[in-house]
Amino acid sequence: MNPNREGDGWSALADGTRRAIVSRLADGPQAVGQLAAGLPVSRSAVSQHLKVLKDAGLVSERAAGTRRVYRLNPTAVAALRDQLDTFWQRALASYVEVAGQATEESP
Amino acid sequence: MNPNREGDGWSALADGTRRAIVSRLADGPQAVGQLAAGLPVSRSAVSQHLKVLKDAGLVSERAAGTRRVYRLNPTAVAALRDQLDTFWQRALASYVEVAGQATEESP
DNA sequence: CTTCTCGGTTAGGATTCACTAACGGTTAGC
DNA sequence: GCTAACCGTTAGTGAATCCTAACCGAGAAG
Repeated sequence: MNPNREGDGWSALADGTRRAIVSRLADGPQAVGQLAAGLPVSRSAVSQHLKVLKDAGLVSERAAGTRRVYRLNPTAVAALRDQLDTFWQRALASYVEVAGQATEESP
Repeated sequence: MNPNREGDGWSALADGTRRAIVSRLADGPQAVGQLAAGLPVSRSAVSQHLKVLKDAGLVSERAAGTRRVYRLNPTAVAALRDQLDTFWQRALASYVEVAGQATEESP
């Protein structure tokens, strides 16, 4: 068991193949065969990557007959984006703090 | 050279220790000893992580006497954030496309 | 000059990860 | 009932990764 609950999203996006899957799913829902046909890996690899992404909450699965359609979860993507945005804003704030040492702050 | 030029940032953020380093650097520049003192890993590990982050362009290093101060690079963080934002917007666009197919629409 | 602290580098081990290959289960169509 | 297509799962291998421990170089203080 890998208790990387918060880090799941980041480690899921660490792999290039998974980012490619996410990029394709961002354009619209697709099945496993569709994704594997456009990627240089086998179906098993795509299925495992989708499992990782689903476990991270980045994609959701829906059964459509005999094939399963996966679609991207915008909320999870937005959560990671917000976390990155927080880092960015804090970094800017620290820069302002350093800059404020030279001159006074302006309204 | 690492052929994962764009993916460097993502794989750099995949590790929890590196994210902790990034989080601390977001609050202000720090030296290696400072970071290692607040983290449950040794100085060597912190130095290696900083090398990975520097190679990914996420942090920049500046010599201050005998100790080196690392600081976060907001531009690289913003680049990753924008990429995530692109995924988010595309996913929303595909949702709108699917929603347009249905006749029901609720506020 | 000597000593002390700080930082980077290397070697080594243990863990984790990504991929292929083979199998079983489920649904659509004859 | 039977065939065909599609999908998920389980070994198993090879590579990448993260960590500690030990060594060495560079400045500051005495």
